[in-house]
Amino acid sequence: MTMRPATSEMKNLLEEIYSRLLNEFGHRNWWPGETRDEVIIGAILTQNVSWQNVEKAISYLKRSGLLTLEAIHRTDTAEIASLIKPTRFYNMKARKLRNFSDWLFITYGGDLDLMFQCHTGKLRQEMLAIGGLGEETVDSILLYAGNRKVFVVDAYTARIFSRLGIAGKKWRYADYQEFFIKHLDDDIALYNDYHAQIVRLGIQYCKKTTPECEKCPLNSICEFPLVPTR
DNA sequence: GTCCAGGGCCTAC
DNA sequence: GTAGGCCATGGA
Repeated sequence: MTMRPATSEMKNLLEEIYSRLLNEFGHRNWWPGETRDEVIIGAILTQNVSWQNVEKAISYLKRSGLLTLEAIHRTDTAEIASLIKPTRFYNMKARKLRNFSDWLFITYGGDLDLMFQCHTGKLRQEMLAIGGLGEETVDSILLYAGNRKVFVVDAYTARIFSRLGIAGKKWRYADYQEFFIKHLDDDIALYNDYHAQIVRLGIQYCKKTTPECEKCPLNSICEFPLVPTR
């Protein structure tokens, strides 16, 4: 069993990683979206699909005047589904969008300000209970629409930090989250941009089966090129 | 044609 | 508890 670095060393390593990503990509200014409604809708639509496809669906919703949770709340799922086809699983996602908006109107009268007045932990549990929204989606909504200090974990996070040799093989969502909370500065802006940088790196350099390690800004501190696990 | 993308849920073992 | 199937488009 390999020993992971002590806490202070790990903090330095996470700082080094962030520094390299920031230098490579610049501030990401996340989440892409002009309104909180759009951020929430995008968070649901991006489940297991590239953002490129989501942008297309968002533009269709906007063109039809359905890029608000209020509009989605009063629109038939079949009509929503027809507009979000590029995001795959469109029938499921249309139901998820309605689930969320219906819950918002029933519970908070459709008022996001009122909803975001809730305690973060309570709100997280409530959203997880809606159905169709898992931890990543809920945490994305909390961080990027609600400005809550919640670290978002996704497939890229797991892949990149496994390949770096930092994450344990059996780490689950909560393990990753705990790790970042423990080792990152207590700063919402950092939580915001760190996750965004991870996604940016993943898209370009850390693909599932065809990573491009040679040009990756983390190559010199990554175990993966030396010990491929494929 | 093949691969896979910023998940989540359900079922079977 | 966990692997595997389902959902079912579009770009490289």
